[in-house]
Amino acid sequence: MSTLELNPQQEAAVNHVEGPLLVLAGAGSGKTRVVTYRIAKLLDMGVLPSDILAVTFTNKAAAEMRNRIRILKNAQVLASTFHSLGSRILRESIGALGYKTDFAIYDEEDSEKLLKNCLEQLQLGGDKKVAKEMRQQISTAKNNLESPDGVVDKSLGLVYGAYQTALKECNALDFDDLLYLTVKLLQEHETVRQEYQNRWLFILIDEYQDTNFAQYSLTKLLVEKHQNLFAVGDPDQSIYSWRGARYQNILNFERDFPGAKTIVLDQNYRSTNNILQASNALIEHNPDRYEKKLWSAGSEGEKITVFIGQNERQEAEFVALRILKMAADRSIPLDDIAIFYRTNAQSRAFEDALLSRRINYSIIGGLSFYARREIKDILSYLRLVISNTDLISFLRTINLPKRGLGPAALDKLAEAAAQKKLPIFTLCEELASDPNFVHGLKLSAKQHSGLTNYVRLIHRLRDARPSLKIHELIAELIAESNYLDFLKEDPETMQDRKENIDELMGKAAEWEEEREHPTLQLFLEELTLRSTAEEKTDLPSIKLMTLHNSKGLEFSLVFLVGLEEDLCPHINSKDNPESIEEERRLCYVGMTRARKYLYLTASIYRFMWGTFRPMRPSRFLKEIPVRFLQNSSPTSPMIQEESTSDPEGFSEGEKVYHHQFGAGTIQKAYHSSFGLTYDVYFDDSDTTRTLAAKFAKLKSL
DNA sequence: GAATCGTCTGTTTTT
DNA sequence: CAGACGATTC
Repeated sequence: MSTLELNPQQEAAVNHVEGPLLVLAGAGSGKTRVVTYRIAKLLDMGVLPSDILAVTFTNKAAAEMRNRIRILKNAQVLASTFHSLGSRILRESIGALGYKTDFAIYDEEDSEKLLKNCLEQLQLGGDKKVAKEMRQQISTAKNNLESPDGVVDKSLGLVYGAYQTALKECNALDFDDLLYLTVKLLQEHETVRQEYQNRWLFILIDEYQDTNFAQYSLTKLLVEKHQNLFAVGDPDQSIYSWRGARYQNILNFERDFPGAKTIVLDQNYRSTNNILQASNALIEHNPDRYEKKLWSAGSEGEKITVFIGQNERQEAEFVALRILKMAADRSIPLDDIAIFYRTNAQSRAFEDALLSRRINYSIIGGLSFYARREIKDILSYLRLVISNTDLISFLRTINLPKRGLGPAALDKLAEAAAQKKLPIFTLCEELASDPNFVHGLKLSAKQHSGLTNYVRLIHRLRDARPSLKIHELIAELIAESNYLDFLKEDPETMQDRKENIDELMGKAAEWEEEREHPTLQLFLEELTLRSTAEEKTDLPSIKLMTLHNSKGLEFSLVFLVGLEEDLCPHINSKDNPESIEEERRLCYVGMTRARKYLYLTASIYRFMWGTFRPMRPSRFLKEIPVRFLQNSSPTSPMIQEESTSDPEGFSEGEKVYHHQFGAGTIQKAYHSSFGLTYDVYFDDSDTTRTLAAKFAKLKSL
């Protein structure tokens, strides 16, 4: 490997071997390359791949890192998220905490249901809002490593304690347990701690600014013996404080790890100087910053385009038209274009605009495939195949399709289960073979046969499991359970849901092929922990995502949309100056993803909560000096300037040709905020489209 | 126990 | 405006 292509700071980082090192890596400063080369360097020196642990922020980033090392050095290095790492450790060693190693992992939805259940048991009512709030508080407590006894609010502690007990009875862990229990395990069990301290000699943590207290503590525990910690991060890109992240961890690094060295990477290789300096100017509005000014030897580039539309529809139209224009004029591949927004709900207007112009797009994140109802139903069935104790999966599947076992019957069963001190599914097994197993429990004939069928179904699947592939097991499950009967209840969505299930089977088959030791348990775990951002798309497509999901990515052309007060910065951040600073960092992260072209857009009215709300441009727009900006809004003279190159106008009834939509007829010619605009009827698609003359490039036929 | 209809309530961000 | 939730009826 040649280090010629590295600058002196990068080289120093790559060549660092022993002791703690903090790399303050600004946006676009070649962080990925440094991390990869440094691992390669360790391997060159004879460090074994199994001695190295790399922790990344997402599973996707972890997969990429593994891939790079495999290609570069043909070596298998362990790279995972903190949560996956926790799961790995706990699967091996959680026995010391009195749990079983085949625990299920509950996502937020599952956890909330269980918590709601606990609240009902404690006679605290089953209000969903309360459950949601409580779950958040318990999550915060766990991320701060507070036990049920340790929390200040005693009534919270009571619920928290009950919830932990319930989880244990279900043989399940929630997301936060993967960190909380791992730390607890290592803190309380000397031999286990030593084992893991000895396992990895070199530990690398990416996105260190977004570690919370539990993750920080886990890091400290793991590196305690060898002190070979290589942490990479950028306090200006800390955007997860609401998840307990403390960017102060990065500022305290030298205190926490005595003898630590710090290297600053401040040369940016990604963006044009216009984009970079505008981003610098924005982030400088944050007080108390660790001073770091990114610079670039690159060209000035084009100015950042600002567009302020009348409403979100117009904003989206502008973006769609501009994408077509830029893709055509500058031959930018669709994969190299992205739209970032603050909230998932904003994607809709852009989807509509892109859809109507036949621009391929994919949404990264958002409603995950695995969060869909039908997928979770199937996965719950599979979890029950593994475990008798998984209450949440039982409750989810027992009446799918209808088996006559509604809430009232389930209450009775739950009560009987508590009385007999049996997991509810075990109780059902007993009842299936002996209807009089519980004294005084009366089920109707229909209910009893429904319950018996359900138990038999699970047993059949358990028997079949060893001889079947996962996708075959799913097929079996669908067939035997008559799950499709349930889908038929909603004919509107049935086709979609069926296709999703087919896709799940496809993914299962694919996953099983790729894996050396595929197990059902591992399959379920990976699906639960998988970040929503791991979609594989075959066709080139524009990427739509939240600002949070944009972290770590880069695109030639970026649209940062919805830059309005109360949206970005979000209204919920207003009461707290620190939250506003985080919103500013979020905006900064978005801007610095752009290589060549950056668009900042907003709209004057936005349809929210059922009505049009007037919006004000974001303060962040005003914090960027105008010398980096050019205005493309309808009211600006800029638009006329662009319009001068318009082709001669067409008149109504004239035949025209569009490179994408084909032959069409002008229905109407008029002036809109985009200048000369046509409504054109296209024969091919039998639709009328509104096109701006200056973008659409219509030819006469 | 299930289906249907109205009412209400709400939108940050995610491993 | 949606989607979730609860009350009412079958």
